Amino acid sequence: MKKHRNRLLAALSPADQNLLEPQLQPVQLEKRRTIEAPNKTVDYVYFPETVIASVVALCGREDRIEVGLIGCEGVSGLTVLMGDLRSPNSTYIQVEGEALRIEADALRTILLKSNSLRELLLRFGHVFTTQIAQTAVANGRAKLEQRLARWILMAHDRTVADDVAITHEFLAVMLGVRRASVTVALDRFEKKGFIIARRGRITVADRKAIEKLAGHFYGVPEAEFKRLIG
Amino acid sequence: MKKHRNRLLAALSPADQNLLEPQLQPVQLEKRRTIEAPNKTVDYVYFPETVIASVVALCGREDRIEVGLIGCEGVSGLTVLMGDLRSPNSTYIQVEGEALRIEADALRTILLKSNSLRELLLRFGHVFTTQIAQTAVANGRAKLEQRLARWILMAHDRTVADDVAITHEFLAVMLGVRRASVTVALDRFEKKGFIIARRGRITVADRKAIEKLAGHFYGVPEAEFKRLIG
DNA sequence: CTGCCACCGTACGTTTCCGTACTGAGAAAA
DNA sequence: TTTTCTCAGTACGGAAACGTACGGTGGCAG
Repeated sequence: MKKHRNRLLAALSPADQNLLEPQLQPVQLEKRRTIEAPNKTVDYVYFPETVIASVVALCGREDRIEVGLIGCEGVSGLTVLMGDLRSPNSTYIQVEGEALRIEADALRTILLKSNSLRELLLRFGHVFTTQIAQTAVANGRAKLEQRLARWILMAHDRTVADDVAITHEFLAVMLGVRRASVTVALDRFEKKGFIIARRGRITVADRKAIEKLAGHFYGVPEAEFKRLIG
Repeated sequence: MKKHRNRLLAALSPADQNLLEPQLQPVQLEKRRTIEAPNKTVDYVYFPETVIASVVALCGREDRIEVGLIGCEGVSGLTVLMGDLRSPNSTYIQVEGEALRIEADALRTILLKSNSLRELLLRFGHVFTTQIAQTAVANGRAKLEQRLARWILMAHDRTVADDVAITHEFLAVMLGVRRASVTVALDRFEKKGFIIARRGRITVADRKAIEKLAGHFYGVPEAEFKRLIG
């Protein structure tokens, strides 16, 4: 019985850990790898340890926008839990690192045996749905700087150091805005001392200030997580 | 055994219908009634027949925006299914009419007895999450006219006639934009013959044209519904 | 060490939508 | 009828973000 870096795995009862662990494979996931493609069967469900994955919805052909972020607090492939093996969204690796994975079929088998595991994962499903809803809120009502602040905070929550390895270009795709807008906003953040920006990397310097800027656009799903999973 | 107007109830097996029906109460719901308040316990779960309910996320104090729409195709209170009795969102009646409701606790008891019912509701949960994700997409990338078209189509799907009883003011709150912007956009729709607008009422006149305008911002959750529930 | 390429900084005219506010019109109440 | 209230139409200046584009820079590959 090992102490898991993934917070869902760490929250499991010993019995559930015994059910899951024989099936978990450690994997290294490189940047930009797609772990779920739109409308394709989900083969594996991933429990991130140090990776951060983006759940991305398509709009039209090559037009994408992020709807959610999953790191060490969660799990990918929730659709498996909801009784289906595919979803219209895609999921891919935003920040590389390690994860544990399990075959989707194996997980479904285990879910039939353990109510407590299913309930834990459903509670995370609720948290994640809340996150998506708050993304809708932020996209509809927040200014770019607030959305950017929200993203940085969510990424920061899911990293060990204060560093997030990401380019402006990628961030722009995630937020559905111009690359140049991201550059300008990050510059302003840096001048205010919120972050230190280096090529392909953002270091959080003043988290409190970023939280203040994000205001109520950050924190709702995080509070739900704390309440329901701990 | 009656033929239900709610599509989820209509899709139930006879056994599940027998479990549920004794607990279902018909209710009339008036406009603007709140059936779920943020962070309050959900008392009843509603299966709309002719009502349309909005799921609304808060941003700050009195700043709201719609993240999803539930009508005769669905059910409110999905959070009950996810193992919790409250959620940060609120749900209220957008278009008045009839619904069937069941006490949340009674539903939870029944869910323990019927896997098939739980699976059906979870599949709807997946569809609804998809709808929220597409709301995030639309809020992030679509122009106001496209978002408005999307809303009209979704409301139209959930009404019997071609009429939707809604004011510009309400629509503006739902979409998180100015009331005046809605007026201007609806005017343009009317001049193009897409709709007929009367005081507090929109009548769909040329659905195809509205679909064309909404483009890929409409249809993703609807396709999931068809695929998973039918 | 040099060339290349991904990444970042900046600029400018344009579009979309906002904030605010005033006016008129339909419906319901007095 | 007259009043009152909600709802809809219109206007104007301004902010935010867009599309596009060009030049600079850090860092890796040859």
